[in-house]
Amino acid sequence: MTALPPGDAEVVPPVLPRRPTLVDVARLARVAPSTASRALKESPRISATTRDRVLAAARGLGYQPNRIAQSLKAQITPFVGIVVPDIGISFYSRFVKGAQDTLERSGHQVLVMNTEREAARESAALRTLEEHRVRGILLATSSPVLPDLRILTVFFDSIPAQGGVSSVARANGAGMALLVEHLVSHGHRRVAYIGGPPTFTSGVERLSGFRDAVTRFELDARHAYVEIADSSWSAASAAAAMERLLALAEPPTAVVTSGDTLALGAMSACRAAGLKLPDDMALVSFDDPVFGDLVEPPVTALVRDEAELGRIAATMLLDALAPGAPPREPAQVRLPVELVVRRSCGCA
Amino acid sequence: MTALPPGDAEVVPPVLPRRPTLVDVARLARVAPSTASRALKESPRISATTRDRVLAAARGLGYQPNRIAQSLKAQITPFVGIVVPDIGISFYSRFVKGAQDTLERSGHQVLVMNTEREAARESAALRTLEEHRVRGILLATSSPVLPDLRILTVFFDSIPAQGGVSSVARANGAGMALLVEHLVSHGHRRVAYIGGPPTFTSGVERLSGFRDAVTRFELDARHAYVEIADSSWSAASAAAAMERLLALAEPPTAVVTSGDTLALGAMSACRAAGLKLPDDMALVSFDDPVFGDLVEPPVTALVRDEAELGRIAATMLLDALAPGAPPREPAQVRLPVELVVRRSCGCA
DNA sequence: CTGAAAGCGCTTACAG
DNA sequence: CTGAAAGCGCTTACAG
Repeated sequence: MTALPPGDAEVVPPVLPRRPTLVDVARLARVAPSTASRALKESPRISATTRDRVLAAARGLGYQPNRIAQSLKAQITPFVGIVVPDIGISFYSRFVKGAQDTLERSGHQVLVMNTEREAARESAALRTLEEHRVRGILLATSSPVLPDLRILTVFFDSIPAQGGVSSVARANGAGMALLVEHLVSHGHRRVAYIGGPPTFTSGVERLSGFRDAVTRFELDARHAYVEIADSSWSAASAAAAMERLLALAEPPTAVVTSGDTLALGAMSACRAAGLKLPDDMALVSFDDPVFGDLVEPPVTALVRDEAELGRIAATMLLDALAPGAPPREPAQVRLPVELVVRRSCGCA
Repeated sequence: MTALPPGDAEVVPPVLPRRPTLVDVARLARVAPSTASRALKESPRISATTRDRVLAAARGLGYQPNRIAQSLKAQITPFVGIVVPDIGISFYSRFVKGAQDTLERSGHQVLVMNTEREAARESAALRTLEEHRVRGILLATSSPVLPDLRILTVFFDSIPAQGGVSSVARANGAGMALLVEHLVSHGHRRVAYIGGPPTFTSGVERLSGFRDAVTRFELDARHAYVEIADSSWSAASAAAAMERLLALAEPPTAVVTSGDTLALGAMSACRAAGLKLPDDMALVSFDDPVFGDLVEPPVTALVRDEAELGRIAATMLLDALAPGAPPREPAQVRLPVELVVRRSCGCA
């Protein structure tokens, strides 16, 4: 690029070869655009010769249909929005993968939005998705209020307390019961809990699930055995919580964490304190760390099923979207949980 | 829903209240659609009273502009495609997060596509993105051939050998040199390598970077010290590789892995063999496992920078897309690497 | 079997 | 400051 002298402003616009349109194809094939359109969709009422001519013309021009124009005309887009707090967290990215897989098979395109757990960003994301006329939304909400839903939405993982909407989540209460029960089977009576704050579904339900289990199994129910981590469920906050538990006059002999990061944080605090897991402290976790089988000791936890959660949420959406589907009541689906026993609990 | 007797086919179509359009707003505000359009974009040449009337009408109807129609009219979409082998892998999901953050700030929407490392799915994904008229693409290719690029594309992580395209990746060779050098500083001479197959950029460059370092530091260069994992870089294949290394008459005293999953797999194989890390076997990894600081021993590795990689790739794309941007040569960016020293290498 | 026309929801040069 | 008209790239009822 040499600079041109001023005044000699012969700006050569970059010659972007305009993309061929259906009209270009029709012209080349010497048919009407409507005929070209039909030929490309293999409509049965087009003669073989015409079809071949159109196809050849399209191929020759490198024609690619404009999905935006098709969407406008058809009054329907192929878009489905997925709104998550943080796509960088493996729980959400795996959910997205599962949902996307199902969605793409039915010809949909996924628009992902990150909210960073901010209600304001969430509602902005929802608005953007609406403006793009998405057919439906899969939403892990971080907002205290139910969004004004003009678009079919399936909530997942984090479900509005108001209810009355379609949702899918894991069986948090049952999962906690399973975890505590397993610890009890190892003989533990002083079981502590390190969990995320009871702000959204998983924080709320896992905490109450833990409390219910403590009551049911008649475990030591002192308040000091319940530790709440920070709002991002950080490993560091779990480590700090573990340290507080260890400083207790009568520390627990086992701990259950409500999330994978919390488990890792708690384990590292135990190691730092010179404790051996599971002998000095048993640990089980609701969420299985990504490589929970490869850490030392391997973590006893509930089996990971984010992709399945994603597939179910996507399927619920697609079912409701299906043409001719009877309008149905919102469904609340709970995915059953299953324990994967490894060694952090004390099992060999 | 009770079934209607046949013949009495009074199908009541679900009364979806049609979304209000600009024409509805204009009608309610008693102006022309063109005026309504200008008022909504706060065009300066609209009287305050008219503007207020239009705004009030829009609010009253709950009007939301149709971005699809806007895109068609403007001949430009807000979409940018990101194509990754597997959004469920944290390297990619964090890249997406970084890129998306940058992209959304400039008003773009991200369309993510998964390829599962299949060339056929990759080219299908690329075609879909083209049909949606994305403005640009961020691509981690799994294809042996350079795709026919009619859309501005920035390659990342996995770069076509042919070159001549814009790309951003980490400095694989320099990273390997750093890793091996650190092991050498601990006195190791028998250093093994467990890496992904040399099929794409990171596999190729890390392997050759390792070999170069072995030569430079005059380490034991026997072939048996180079182990290639499977194509998905699975932890299991790394564990198997580690077992083979341990079965050698003269096993290595240290190992460098080219990926986080490989590090975890190798570590678990060492533990299974009763070896203590780092005393019996030192280990360093190119990719830092997600909670590399929380595993035992904490892993010495290169610092994670996927989000930064994503931000850079997005910025390169946006710069090239900027109106009035001079057409520029494709740029090949390499992100410098940095070592995070923890304990798996033998450091206290 | 094929074509002319209308229209999806917008925006924007062109008039006034 | 406001409006009528054209047009983005398609599809589809309506004619023939």
